[in-house]
Amino acid sequence: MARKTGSHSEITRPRIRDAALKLFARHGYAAVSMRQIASEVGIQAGAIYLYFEDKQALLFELMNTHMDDLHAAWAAVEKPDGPMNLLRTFTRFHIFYHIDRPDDVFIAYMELRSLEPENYAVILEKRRAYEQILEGILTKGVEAEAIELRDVRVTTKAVIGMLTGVTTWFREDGRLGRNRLERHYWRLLRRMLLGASVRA
Amino acid sequence: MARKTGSHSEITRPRIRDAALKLFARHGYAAVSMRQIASEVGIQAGAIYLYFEDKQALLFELMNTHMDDLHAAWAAVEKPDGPMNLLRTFTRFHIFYHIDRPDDVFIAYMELRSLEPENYAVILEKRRAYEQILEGILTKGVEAEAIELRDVRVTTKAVIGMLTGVTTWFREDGRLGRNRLERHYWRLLRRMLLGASVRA
DNA sequence: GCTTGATATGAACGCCCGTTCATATACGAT
DNA sequence: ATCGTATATGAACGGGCGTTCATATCAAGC
Repeated sequence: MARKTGSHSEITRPRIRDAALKLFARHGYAAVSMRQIASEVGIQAGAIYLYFEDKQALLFELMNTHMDDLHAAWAAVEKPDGPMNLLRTFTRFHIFYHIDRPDDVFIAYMELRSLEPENYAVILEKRRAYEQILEGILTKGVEAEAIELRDVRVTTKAVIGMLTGVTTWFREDGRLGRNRLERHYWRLLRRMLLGASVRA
Repeated sequence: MARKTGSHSEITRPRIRDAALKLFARHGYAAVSMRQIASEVGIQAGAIYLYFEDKQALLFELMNTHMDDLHAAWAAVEKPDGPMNLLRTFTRFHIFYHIDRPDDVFIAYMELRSLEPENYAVILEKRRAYEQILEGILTKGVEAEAIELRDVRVTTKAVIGMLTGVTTWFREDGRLGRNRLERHYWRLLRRMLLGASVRA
């Protein structure tokens, strides 16, 4: 190694990542050219290939690290006892994590179809595993009779849809703060999952 | 007019529409070429321009007629008395209408960013008007004390997110039929919106 | 100060893009 | 039978695409 580690490589690479993240989220993978990404970083298009094999690898890295970070972040969260407490924790985690990373989330949901089959399978599996976390919480809740519902699988989808939808409209500077938002969603969720018998 | 009306024009035009709808939904607007669309129809790319001004006009027509059809379909639905009955009707309508037109819905949600500013404004307004229908129902429900909730706007977003999410995972040949699906979502929704006081 | 290798350039490659246009075809009207 | 026109072709336009590569630059190690 001739150059001091971290002189350029460790600066340019993440800058390419960030530029791609922003542009893919804004205009879509197919609509963004390597030259646009390079221009955003202030380099020539050819230089990108020193850090990424091709355009597809760039997209895959964005989506894959997003999913890995998501799992890692959840793993690092302190888990309280009791299904409802755990569900509340998950709700808060999901909402906050997602509204903090709008570009990553947007890409992760919109560009699945731009992935080549192998990469697609990898991302889909990690997404499935993430939804499995929620499904597991709901299942435990039902077993402990803290939650009452007919079909855990469908309910999981409904809850994920409701929670993830937040990213499509929430603006940090909007009428509602993130804490009030989270409390509101939790209130809805709790009502939705508590059966009449449990509630009484 | 020299040619019998409806000889070719009225056949080719919708065929182009259908091909574009399918391909845009599958691969995304930016990733689909006019030549691919033409090939799907069995014509040359140049012929598309006899029916659509350009590629953007093709996308806009798909999204715009989708939104118009959606509004027209809701307008044609018989509306029952009472906020909860009306909400049930809306829920059923929304779910069924959306799972019956996966491609239209997918495009309407994914390709907003591919619209030029003027077209974007048109579609966004029609979408807003549609969500306004649900918001209106919830508002009436709150006023009639049939529904109990703190923030109609946020709740509208939550419900729309939950309902629309169905289109991302529902498969007609899956474990759950459309009717059981709709009943399940309705059960969740009803619980979510009925306050404890109303429920008791 | 020279060598070496990591980092970057910029031109080039072949290809496909959206769109236009001169031309051909085929059918209804006369 | 001829004309007029709606419908379609296929070649062409300028341009941008993803990617490659010979070449340049420049900092670190000797």
